[in-house]
Amino acid sequence: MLDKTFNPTEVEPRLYAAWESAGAFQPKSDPDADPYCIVIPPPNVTGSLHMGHALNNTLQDILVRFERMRGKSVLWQPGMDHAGIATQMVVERQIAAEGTNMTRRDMGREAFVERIWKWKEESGGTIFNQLRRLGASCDWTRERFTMDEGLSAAVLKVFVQLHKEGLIYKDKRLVNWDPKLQTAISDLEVVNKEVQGHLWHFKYPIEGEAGRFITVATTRPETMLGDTGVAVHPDDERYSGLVGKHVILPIVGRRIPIVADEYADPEQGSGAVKITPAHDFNDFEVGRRRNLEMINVLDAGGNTNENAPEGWRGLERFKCRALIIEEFESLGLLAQVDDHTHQVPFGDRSDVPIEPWLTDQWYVDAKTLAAPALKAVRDGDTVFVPKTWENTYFNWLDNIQPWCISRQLWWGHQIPAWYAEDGTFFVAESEADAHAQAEEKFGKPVSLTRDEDVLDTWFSSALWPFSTLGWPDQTPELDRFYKTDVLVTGFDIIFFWVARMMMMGLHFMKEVPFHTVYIHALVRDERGQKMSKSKGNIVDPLDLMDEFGTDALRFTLAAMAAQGRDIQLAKSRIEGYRNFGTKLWNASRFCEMNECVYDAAFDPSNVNETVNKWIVGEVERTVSGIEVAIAGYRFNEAAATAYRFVWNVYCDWYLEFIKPLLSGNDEAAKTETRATAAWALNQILRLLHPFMPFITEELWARTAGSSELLINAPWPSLPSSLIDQTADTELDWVITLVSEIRSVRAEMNVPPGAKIPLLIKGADAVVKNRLDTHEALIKRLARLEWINTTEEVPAGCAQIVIGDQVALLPLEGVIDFAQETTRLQKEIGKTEGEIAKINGKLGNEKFLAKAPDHVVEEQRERRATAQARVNKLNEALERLSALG
RNA sequence: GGGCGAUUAGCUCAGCUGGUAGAGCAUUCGGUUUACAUCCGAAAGGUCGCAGGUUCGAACCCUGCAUCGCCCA
Repeated sequence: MLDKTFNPTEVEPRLYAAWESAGAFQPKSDPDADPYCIVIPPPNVTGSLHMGHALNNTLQDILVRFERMRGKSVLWQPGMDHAGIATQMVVERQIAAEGTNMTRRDMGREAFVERIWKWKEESGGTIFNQLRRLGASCDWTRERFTMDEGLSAAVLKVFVQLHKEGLIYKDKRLVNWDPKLQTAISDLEVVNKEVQGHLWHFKYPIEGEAGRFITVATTRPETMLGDTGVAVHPDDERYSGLVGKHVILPIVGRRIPIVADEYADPEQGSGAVKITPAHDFNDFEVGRRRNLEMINVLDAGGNTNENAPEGWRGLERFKCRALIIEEFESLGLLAQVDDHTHQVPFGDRSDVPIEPWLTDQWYVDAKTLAAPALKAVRDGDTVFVPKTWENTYFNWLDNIQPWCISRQLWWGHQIPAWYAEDGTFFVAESEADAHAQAEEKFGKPVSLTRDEDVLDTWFSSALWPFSTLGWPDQTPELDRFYKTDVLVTGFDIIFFWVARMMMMGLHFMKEVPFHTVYIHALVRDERGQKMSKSKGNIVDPLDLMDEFGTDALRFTLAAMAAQGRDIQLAKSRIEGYRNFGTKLWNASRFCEMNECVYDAAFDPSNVNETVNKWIVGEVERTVSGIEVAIAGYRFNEAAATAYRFVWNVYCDWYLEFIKPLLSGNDEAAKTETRATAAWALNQILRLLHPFMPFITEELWARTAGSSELLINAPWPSLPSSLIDQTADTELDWVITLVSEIRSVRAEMNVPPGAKIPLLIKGADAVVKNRLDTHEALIKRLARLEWINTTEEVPAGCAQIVIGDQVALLPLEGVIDFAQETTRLQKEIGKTEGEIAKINGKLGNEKFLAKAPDHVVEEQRERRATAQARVNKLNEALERLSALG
């Protein structure tokens, strides 16, 4: 006997272990099975499960379980990335907390990296256990890590090949430099924040013209130490006489030219702008165009360096800023200070202002790689769902910049480039190979040192769809599962990851990595705020799983995953879906109590009882509805279809319908009904399994009479011929009749327990037959004493028009004449309003001329039905007044 | 500044190709009907942000505006 409610805490870990030990997460080896593959968006090794992960992985698991049940050979490839900066920071902080005053530099590279590996073994990947709690059916036997041997080999090969092809190169450019972490970062790792700052106006004296100045404005005064020019707009007449002259840079004393360049905006400030090519991206371009010197005045830590004048060296950048302003003021060269709100770039990891800094870095020629990636989406080889995200993808790839891939970190894939003493470098897959190249070049063995830097984590993540399948080896998995089917992810990493996987996949595999990219919603809190630690509005999915069970959380996320919309997670919804699980549980209890035992040999197309014919058709409709919805990635619709069927059809009506049958004397009907109820429940467990894997598996174990696990059971495959129009019409009529009677009873304040008689006026043979068939259940559900047909209407009846019949409830003594009149009049008014609306349409020549025939026909039918109803209601009203 | 999206019941959200606006929660009324009070039955609740336009017909398509949010610069 089933307990009264489902107990997720006990069941979930047990079933997960059972699935895993049964090997259910591994792809079927059957060579005839269609392959289906999803690669997981690799979480950070430092990560822990948040709502976004919960949603992301729930959706993937729904797809994966669904396709697995549909007989495909399914691989959900799990793994995580090494998260270069984040992981290094975690371990550095840990070392700092030990109070030994050791830094990673004191430890040395080798010891530090070893320490990170140790950390990884101990605390890395906690998220995987959390994904297990979520029920994720990844093939854990194939778990990969971007730093493991195979994936590192892939990285090496890709780097060397792209370098050979000229698509990776070394360049001295301005990069986004993080002075705290002391590494370059990519454009995408920079967050622009609005900051209340100032605009300082500095007067620069014109050379040889005492007392004449040109005023420039800046938000970063400290960079003036590196100024090498002043630019004015070529058309700006105020300054046309000054172009070609020089100014003497205050404090520094450097003589720098005034140049004409369109970058200077005459409308902004004074119209003249200082140019610091080594410390500003725009100035860098101006400097290139106008041949200005590039002077780097900051060191890696953001302090002024030896290029600053004596007395100004070794100053922290913001301290330096303050001193510069002071100095200008005391020199009488500070013309003006404005409050100024502007965007300042911050490192997304370090949260300190980024410095544009001139260094040697490695770059990927993203523009070249982007071309096929753009074409593939334009041609539809890869489709975004919803399609609107393609614009985001196009937009970014159309304007793509060289991708800076080197990072001044120790944790990551070390760049496979070796330098000779003269700076010549050799890119090779191994040190031996580099030496061989060097020997060939120099004609003798030379000593080489390896590039210290490592690659951007996203460089290895970009290879994920094929590196995890074994590339560069030609493994059977690679052959079978690439290209993969769908990538499920949030829009925030379309740039970081999706676009880069497209580029690398196309370049190295000559085929897109996935045919579909499903972009899901962002999960927000109840007030629509993005969840973040600083706002303190994080909802921990683990807490929700504890409180409501995993199935409830999963079902909620699926039900709310409407395309193109963010999810605002309300607890009340989760609670509601927890209740849904309880409902299912209790329906199973009901079946159990009534000896409805599943029989694998049961044939739903062979049932005789109308209710059974009806429910098997409803099951078929539900199954195909869910199939269509999942295939279209409309998870919310799939969930809603399942929910409505289970609760509002199977539980609310079918189980109620069959109660009289089950307690009746017709043994054949009883046997068939038990089998049908059990069969329908069994189908329900299958179709809900992808959404609610735990409760369905548990119920399956207790009801399916099979040692096979539900996770491995086939998805229902039912012929549409199970839908029986006659049974549908008949049961619809019964449902309407019962509902209307209940409604009138409530309205008339008939005591709920009171049994009343029902008379049906206008019953033809078909209706009489229906009444006969369903008498017991109608009596039960409408709380009736008896049912009869009649052509006479006794006094004191409530009259309900149902199709061509009138249901009469003799309620003498209970019924209030005035109240019943009002009720009927209200009903008439409502129906007449409907008719008037339809008449408006049908009376319109243009509507008749232009609307499609079937629409016009539909309106005519509706009018006829409504008219008939009004007539019947009017008759009822007349009878009432005649009798009253 | 450029782009994208949203605005539907008190709240959280559905509404696919334009053709009768829906669900859950909350509310109100009523329930010891032998699966379920994590439940059952009934009810109330909407000028679909505003203004134009297209159309026989608009929550849906177009334009403008307002408010909110996100992405990019």
